[in-house]
Amino acid sequence: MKSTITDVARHAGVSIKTVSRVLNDEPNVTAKTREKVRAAAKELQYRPNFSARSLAGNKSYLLAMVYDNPSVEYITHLQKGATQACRDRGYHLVVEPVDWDTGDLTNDIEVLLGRLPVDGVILSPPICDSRRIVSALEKARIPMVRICPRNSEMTTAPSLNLDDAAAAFDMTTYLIEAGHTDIGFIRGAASHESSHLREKGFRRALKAADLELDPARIADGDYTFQAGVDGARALLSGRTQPSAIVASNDDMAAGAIAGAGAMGLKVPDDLSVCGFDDTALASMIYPPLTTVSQPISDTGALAAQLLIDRMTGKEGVREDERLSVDYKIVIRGSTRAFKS
Amino acid sequence: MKSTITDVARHAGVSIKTVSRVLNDEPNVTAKTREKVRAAAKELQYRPNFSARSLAGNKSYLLAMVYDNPSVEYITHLQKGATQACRDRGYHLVVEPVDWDTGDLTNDIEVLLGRLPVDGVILSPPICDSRRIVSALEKARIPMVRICPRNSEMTTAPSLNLDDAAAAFDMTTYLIEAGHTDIGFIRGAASHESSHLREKGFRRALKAADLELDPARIADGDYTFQAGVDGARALLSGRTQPSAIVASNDDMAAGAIAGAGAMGLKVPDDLSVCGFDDTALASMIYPPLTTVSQPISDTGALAAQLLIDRMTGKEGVREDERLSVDYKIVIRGSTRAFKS
DNA sequence: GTGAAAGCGCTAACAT
DNA sequence: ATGTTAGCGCTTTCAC
Repeated sequence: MKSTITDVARHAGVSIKTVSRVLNDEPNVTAKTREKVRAAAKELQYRPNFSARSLAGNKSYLLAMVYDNPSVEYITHLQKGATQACRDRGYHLVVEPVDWDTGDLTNDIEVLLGRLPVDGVILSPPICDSRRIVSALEKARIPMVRICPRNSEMTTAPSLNLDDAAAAFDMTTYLIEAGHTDIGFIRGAASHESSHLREKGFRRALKAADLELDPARIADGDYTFQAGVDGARALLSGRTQPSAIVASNDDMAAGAIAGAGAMGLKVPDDLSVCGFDDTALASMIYPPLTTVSQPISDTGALAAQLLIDRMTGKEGVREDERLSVDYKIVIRGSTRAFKS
Repeated sequence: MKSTITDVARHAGVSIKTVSRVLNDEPNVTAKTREKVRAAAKELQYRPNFSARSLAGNKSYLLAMVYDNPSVEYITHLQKGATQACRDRGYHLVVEPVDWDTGDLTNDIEVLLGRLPVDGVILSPPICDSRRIVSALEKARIPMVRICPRNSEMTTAPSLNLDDAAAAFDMTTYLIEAGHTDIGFIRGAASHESSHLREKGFRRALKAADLELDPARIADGDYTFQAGVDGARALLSGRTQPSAIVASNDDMAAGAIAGAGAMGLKVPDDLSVCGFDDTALASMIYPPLTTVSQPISDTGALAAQLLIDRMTGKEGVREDERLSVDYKIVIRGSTRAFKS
């Protein structure tokens, strides 16, 4: 039979309030009483009832992760990290996929706020930049943490910032230092803020090296493999060809390699290609991708931790806290020094 | 201010019990009263309190999906389908990644059962075959649905069966009909039941076609890209070479293609390679993979639906219900007819 | 430092 | 067909 707080109290010879105090690490209990209660709880295999706690304390011990699948890997790793951090603190993670580009966001928000009383919400890109969702959450006074590109104007909640522009800058600079002077770029989806930032970083690197940018060296894309194929084709079918291509993510880089291959160009001998995100795919194609790597799982864990700390009023978490997420350039076989 | 059931009752001029009836679609309310209550609820923007419902009704409206990341894509799609099905029925999905191969399962079970009162659990492969977890859930009387290979001996809960053996059989038969007579096979991880079934299907197809199987044509693997590289190397470095390789999943097929490429063999001209699962990767490498495709998202949705139906005592869901999940062979560029 | 009592918002059982 | 009354198991006052 499931034991309740009353059972524990009786067993320990104290009141239920004292049991509650011990369980929640509240002050005003002598060490001896504390021990007695702990022992009783253990012996009875006592498990606090989640719902009762939630109802009485007006907390749910539930965090939601709202996302729109920019990449299955990204999401999975984020989840893994967040789940772990939640577990360590007695919380649980509820997943809420939404349809950012096409879908009925209103309905999603409705579901999120209406039905389930989550204590906090983790917003991942590109959802982090949804004014609608952010305001809805603010209005409902639900704490959130945003995992978002660095430049995001919104400062309404603590955020973890990925410096997309700096990473793209570094990646491009690496190519320039390897001797490439004519470099193409394939854009990500316009609905993702990261796309614009990556492009910005790319442009900035060229400028910093005093390299002209021919507008024809920029191809549109949407983060899909096919966009990479098409992008490469567009970039390589002009009168002159770039010697390197920076794709805004790994899927497109893989597409670019395939597209170049179809045109008879070998990577990296005839063309260097680099990606972004260091997904599993990056190491699963030939040649393996030079790309930008981020500690995604750690980011998820940090987000959950930050959120919980903030909700529980732990000091040191400011409303406009902004933490940077590391990145590093991983050099593999898809790029090489330029030689004419 | 948040309105409660009492507010709605007062507003509609009825008792809270009647409101409760309407909200839960229970009988014994006239259409007129029903309307009145609905209108009042809407006007007050009433949202039933999750915790209160859970506490009073001894239900949590929470489902857990327990998994150990066999493939990020698989999991994500499963989640997507399950979440959708949950949403339609007022449930939510909590994710519980566990460590099947290496980790402390006991702790995971503890967390699962002890802390969070989920109403039901969806077990995905390979967790579905964990005796420990299944018995723990049974003992705790938590309903579950298992997504598992067809032959699983356990019949303790409704299950969705993927017929791995039949799929491998069909895939192999396709190669045989294309003229291949010397076919290699790369195994999946031994801890996954699916590995053995896929191998069984492969063997059966050869036998059905009266083809001998040289034991040297079977290579060990563990579902990783690297295992595919190594497997191909092992299979191709003998005195004679197979003209086709069946890899137990797409990652290994991709590895096999890379491995063969490193040995100077072109796919599909010199060697046909096929995979399993039809992950995104399958269409992102060159040549794109011939593989086995399954409706993963639908499977997730069906699992959640089945579980909820069963919990709510809907008729037609038997304890030992077993539903088959479709599959189909998708032929792409990595395989071709044999020519000597 | 400890306890008694009063709910949290809902559902269940039993009236009516 | 509808209402009344008890709880569900906990946290939160507020008293001691």
